[in-house]
Amino acid sequence: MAKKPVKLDDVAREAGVSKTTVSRVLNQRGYLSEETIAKVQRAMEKLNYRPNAIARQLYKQETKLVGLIFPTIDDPFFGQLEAALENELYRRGYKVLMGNSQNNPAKERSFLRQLLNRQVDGLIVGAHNQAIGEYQRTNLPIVSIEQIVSRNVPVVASDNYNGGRLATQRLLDDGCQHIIHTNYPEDIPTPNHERRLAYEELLRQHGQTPITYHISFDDPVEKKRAIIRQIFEDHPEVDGIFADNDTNAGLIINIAGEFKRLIPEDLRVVGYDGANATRILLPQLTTIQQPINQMAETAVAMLQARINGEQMASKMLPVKIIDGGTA
Amino acid sequence: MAKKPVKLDDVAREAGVSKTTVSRVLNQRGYLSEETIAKVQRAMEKLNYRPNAIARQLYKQETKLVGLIFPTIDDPFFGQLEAALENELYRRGYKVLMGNSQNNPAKERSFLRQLLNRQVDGLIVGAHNQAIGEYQRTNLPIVSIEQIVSRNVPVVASDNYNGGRLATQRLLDDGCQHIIHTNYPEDIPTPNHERRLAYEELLRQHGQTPITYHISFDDPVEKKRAIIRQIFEDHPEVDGIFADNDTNAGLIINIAGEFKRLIPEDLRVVGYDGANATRILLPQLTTIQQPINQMAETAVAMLQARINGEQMASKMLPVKIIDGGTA
DNA sequence: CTGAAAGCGCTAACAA
DNA sequence: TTGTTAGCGCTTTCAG
Repeated sequence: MAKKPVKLDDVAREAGVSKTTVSRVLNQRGYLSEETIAKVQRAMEKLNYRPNAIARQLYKQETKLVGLIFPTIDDPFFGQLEAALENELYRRGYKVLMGNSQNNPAKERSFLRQLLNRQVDGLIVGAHNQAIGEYQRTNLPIVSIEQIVSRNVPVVASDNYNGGRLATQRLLDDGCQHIIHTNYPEDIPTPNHERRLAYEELLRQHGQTPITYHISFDDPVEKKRAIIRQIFEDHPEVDGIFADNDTNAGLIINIAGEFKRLIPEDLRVVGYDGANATRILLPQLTTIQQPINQMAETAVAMLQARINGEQMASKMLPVKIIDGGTA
Repeated sequence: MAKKPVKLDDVAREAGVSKTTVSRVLNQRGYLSEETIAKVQRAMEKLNYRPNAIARQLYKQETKLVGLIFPTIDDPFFGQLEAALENELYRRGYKVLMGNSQNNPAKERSFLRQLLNRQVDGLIVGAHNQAIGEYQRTNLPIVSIEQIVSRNVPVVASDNYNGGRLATQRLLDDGCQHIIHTNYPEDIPTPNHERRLAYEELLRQHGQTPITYHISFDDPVEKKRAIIRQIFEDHPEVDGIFADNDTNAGLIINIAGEFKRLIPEDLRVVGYDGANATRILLPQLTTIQQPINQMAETAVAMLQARINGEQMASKMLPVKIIDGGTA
């Protein structure tokens, strides 16, 4: 049967020393004779000893784990972001507990509640669910990405307003007369709305009427397609679309084909995000690129500082336009 | 300053009962009077008590954590797979510790070593690094996906051989005379090679000479592009390509454009994986679809069984061809 | 129905 | 240079 795992005590007995000594060898702390070290190491090898991380965590009151709460990982933007976060956290000695909230406040809450039970040393969140009171009532170090969570949680965001400006300006420069925008429903509190605000302002300055179609990130893809088809049906005159993310831009490009629109001749499209995976599959897409890796690094650095007890201010990072052929 | 977190003892004192009683209320175990329960609950509320998960884990000797070790999460296939795994594990009460091995055996080993220290109740792996001895020497429950890890680790795989057959047959049916294949270098032990074997057999049966170009999953994208350009330079006669994954298929389609090849007229392309994200951005791609979600469910069910002490045999799941316009 | 006490495996004062 | 001992916060026999 599963024989009991070897513990520090067993090693001590095998080596003929005390637990303290073994612990010291393990952590390379304090003064020890070469001889003792060798003896203990031999015993550890012989018994194939593996220290119990949980016991250490209990004593130290830290787990070297960071929780990541995002809507999903199955998406070019979030995939790249979480990969970069994991990488950066690993460099600093942290491992990652991943929680996908999906479109499910109950899941997010339950997940969060468990992590708050001293399972993690900190949290990086970018989920879209609202009014999860738990975020406010904890003093666990938290940093959020592109998401407003609570007054005391610093945010790492890209310059959404300027991104919206760059995208809209490009379409205007291209001579588009009927520019439409897609974005989240307005009741979801995300900095994405800055993109829409920039679009609206610029359009008004040019005497055009802003029109935004709302597509939720969590909508099933068929629903997204339906909303996009609606754009072409409601507004056959549309000659430019600024999509709030590249997945939607991809859908738009494909549905434009259904409606026999040539891109960029009949319709110009600008996307948003510029994640690696999208750029591989859709290199022709003109898009606003977020500095995803840099956002990850910044968020991790800020979290580390918060874990060390420092206060941190929110930070905004610049975006840039990537020239493809669609606008 | 950070005041000490409330512990069970504090609740007990506040409620005027023993720790045992509080623990019982917490776990809803044993007989308790309504009155005591209410009293304890009031005390927990008042003190905003959060049980310490680590202490419980130490006692119970289980963490309800499962480690996921894959090359990366920033990829349509692995993104969808890990999202599905997380979802399925969460349903069963497990949380996910994510480790991206990247192209880095040292990272994989260090990660693995830490997880083996009783940090997780089990492991699901699909990383490509070889000969990590740690996998053999542990009796932690492990299941692998599309990857041969060790004799005693059951594998969940899709029917790679049949996938290779379906793809190649499609190109042959299309009348292709010069079919080329891309796949991993042969020294990486992955079931992907079954796809190549099927391709080679079928091609020989039809009197064609199989030619495989090797592209590592972990190659930087510019290197992948270079290898694909090489295909067109070495073999201008190529009229069909069977790519071993959709990302490569996407690259091929774009590079075909550089070489002025029309798809499907001049060149037919079949991809592999059929992940959601790819199908959104590249719906026109004909590809072999793996049952990603089902693979995740199967792997989790098998892991659960192994955690419960059962032995498990490897399992193979069927694939199907998705008709796009590229072949 | 409730409590006292032992112990999960490790670390670190403090003593020697 | 090493050992004794208490304790991290929780659960659970066992006794009342």
